[in-house]
Amino acid sequence: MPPDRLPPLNSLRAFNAAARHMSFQDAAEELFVTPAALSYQIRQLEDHLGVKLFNRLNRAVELTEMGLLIAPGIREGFARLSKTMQQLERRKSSNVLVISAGPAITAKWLAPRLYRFVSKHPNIDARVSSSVKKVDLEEDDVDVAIRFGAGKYAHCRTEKLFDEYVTPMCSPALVNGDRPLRTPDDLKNHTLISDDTHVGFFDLADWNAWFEQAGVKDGNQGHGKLQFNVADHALDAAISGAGVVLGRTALAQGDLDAGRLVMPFDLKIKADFSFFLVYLESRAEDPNIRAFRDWLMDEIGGYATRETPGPAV
Amino acid sequence: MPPDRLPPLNSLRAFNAAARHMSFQDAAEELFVTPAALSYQIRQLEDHLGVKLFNRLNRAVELTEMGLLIAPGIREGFARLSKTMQQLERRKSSNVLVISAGPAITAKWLAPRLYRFVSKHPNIDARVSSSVKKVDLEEDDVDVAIRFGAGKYAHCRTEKLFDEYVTPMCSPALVNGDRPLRTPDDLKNHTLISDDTHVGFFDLADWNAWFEQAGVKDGNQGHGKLQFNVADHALDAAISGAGVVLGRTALAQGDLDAGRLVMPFDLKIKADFSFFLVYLESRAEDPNIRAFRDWLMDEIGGYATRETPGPAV
DNA sequence: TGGTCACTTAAAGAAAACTTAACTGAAGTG
DNA sequence: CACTTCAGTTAAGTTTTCTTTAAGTGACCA
Repeated sequence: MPPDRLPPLNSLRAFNAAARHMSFQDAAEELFVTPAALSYQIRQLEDHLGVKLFNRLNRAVELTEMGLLIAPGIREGFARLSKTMQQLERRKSSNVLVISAGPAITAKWLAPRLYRFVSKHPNIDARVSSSVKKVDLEEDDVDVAIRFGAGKYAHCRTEKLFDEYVTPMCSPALVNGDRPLRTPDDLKNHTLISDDTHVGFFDLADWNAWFEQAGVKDGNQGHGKLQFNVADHALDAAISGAGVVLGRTALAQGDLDAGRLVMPFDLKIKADFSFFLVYLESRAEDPNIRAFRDWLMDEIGGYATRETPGPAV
Repeated sequence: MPPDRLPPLNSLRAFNAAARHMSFQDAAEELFVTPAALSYQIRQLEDHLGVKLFNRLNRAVELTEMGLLIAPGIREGFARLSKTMQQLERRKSSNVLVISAGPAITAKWLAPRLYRFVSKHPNIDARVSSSVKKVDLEEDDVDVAIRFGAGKYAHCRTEKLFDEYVTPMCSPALVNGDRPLRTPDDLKNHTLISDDTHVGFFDLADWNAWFEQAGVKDGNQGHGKLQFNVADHALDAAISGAGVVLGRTALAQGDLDAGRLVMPFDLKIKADFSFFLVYLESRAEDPNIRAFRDWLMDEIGGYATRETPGPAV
C-alpha cells in the first residue's frame, strides 16, 4: 500500500457529517463546533482536492456530482472506524465472546461441552445466542457463529467442523424388543419420528428419501408418525422410546456415544451442507476468537479446512 | 448514527501506519514526520482510549491484545477512505466508465449497441473490459459488470437484464433446404454445433439434454459435430450455414432479429442463470453508473428487479 | 420593507501537532 | 568490556492548524 496522501482527516470528517445531514449547521452541531468552523473545513477539503463538493444554494446545500461520488465511500470508511472503536469499548469493560448457533446444535453439542471452554478460559465471558435467524457478523454484536450451510460467507473465514448424515436412530431397547429392528422393512412396525426444523432453510433427506435409498416400498405408510419442529426434541422423543427418529449424526453424537441412541442400520445419507465455524476474516487474530476456535478444533479433534471467499462478480 | 466520538483522527492514522509497519520509525517516515511526533500520537491515542496498544520492547514494538483487536478495523477504515479518494482522482482527470462483460455478450449484444450509449453521453468515456475471469468490483477498477449468474453478489446491487434459453438455431436457408428441419429428428442429418465456453463456470443444457427433452433417441449420434470455445464463434458458424447450433437466445438476439438465424423448434430450455447488471451498492448514485444503468434498462425495455444481498451468516 | 435563516469571511485567539535536542536502555561490535 | 548504534521516549519551544467571534451576504418570507 502506497503512502496514502489522504486529505486532512478533520475536513473529511466534516464532509461526512455535512453529507449525512445535508446541512452545515446540523453537521457543526454534531461535531460540537460553530458553523463557521465547519464551513472552513469543507472549503479546506475542496481546496485540497481542487473540486467543489457542495453547491451552496441560498439557504441550503446540495452535493455536487463529485460530492455524490465520494460521499458513500467516506461514510463507510468512518463507519468502519467507528465500529472498530465500539468493539474496543465493549472489550474494555467486559470480556464477552458472543457465540451464535442454532437451537439444536446448541442443546445437543455446544452447551454440554462449553463448560470446558469456560473453565479453560475463565477470563472470557462466553455467551451463547441461540437463534434460527441468520446473523450478520458485521452488524450484530456476534463474534463467532456455528452454522449449518455450504461454508461460503462473504468476508468470513470458515472452518469445517463436521459433516452431517441422516439415518434412523432409536433407543437400544427398541432394537431387540418384541418388534425387533433387523432390516429397514421392520421400520413399518414402529412410530416414525422426524423434525421439520430445516424446512425452508436447507434441504435434508426425509424418511421418504431414506426409504427410497434403502429400497423399501411404502415405508412411510407404517405404524405411526410423530413430528417435531425442534430437532433436539425429536431426538429426545426417540431416546425415551417413543419410536425411531430419522436423526442427524452430528446432533445425536452425544446421545450415540452415551448409548442412549443406536443406529440400527448402516445406510446414512450425507447432507449437502456441513457444520462450519464462521467469523470475520478481519477479526481472525482476535485473541478471544482464536481461543474459541482453537478450543473447538481441539474438541472435535479434526483439523481446519479454511475457505475465505470474498465478494466478487 | 450517533455522534461517533472518535479519537483524534491523526492519532488513529498514526496507529494505522505503526500497526502496518510494526515500527514507529517506518510509520513516521511514511507520514513525513519525526519519530517523536509519531510516538506522541500513539501515546495520545492510548491515553484517549485508556488502553495500551503497543508493548514497547527494547528496539521494537509489538501490538497488545487490544492493539491486535482494533488494528484490522482501523486499517480497513482508512483503506476505504483511501480507495474513495482514488476514485475521485480518477474521475477528476478523465471521465471513464469501465464496463466488464464476458466475451460473447460483449461481441453479440453490448458492443453493437454501445455506440448509442456513447452518443447519448458524449462526456463519458466508456471502456469495455472483456474477460471471462470474475472481477472484484471493490478491488479492480471496474465500475459496472454484466454477468451471467444467479444474481447474488455481496455488497452489490443487481438488476436482471434478461433470462437465457437454449435452443437449436441455424441459418434460415437450412430449414427448407434439401435436408429440411421439420422435426427434432431431422437434426440427425445435420452438423451439430456447440460451444463449451461455460464449462467449469456454470451449467447449461447441452445437445444431450435438449434431445432428451425433445424425446429424440441418439440424436447426438448424427451427421457430424463442430465445437467452439467461444460462444459467438459457434453462432457465427451457424450463420454461415455450417450446421445447427445449440444457441443461447440472449446472445443470438441480434442475429435472430436480423433474420440471420432462425429457431426451427419451439423447445427452449431455460438456463438456471440469467444476465444481470451488477454494481456496488455504495456507488448506486454515481452519475455515470446511473446513466449506464438507465440507458441499459431503456435499451432492453424491461424494468428492474433489484436484489441487494449483504454478507450474512 | 424589514426580519430571518443558512452559510461565508476575516481576524484574532486557542489548541493541536510537529521539531529539535537531549535521554534511555538494550543489542551489536571490536 | 567499553563503544556505538538503534528504536523509541521525553520535554520545551515553535509552528501550524483549527476554532471562535463578529460582521457580512443574499435569498426567502411575512
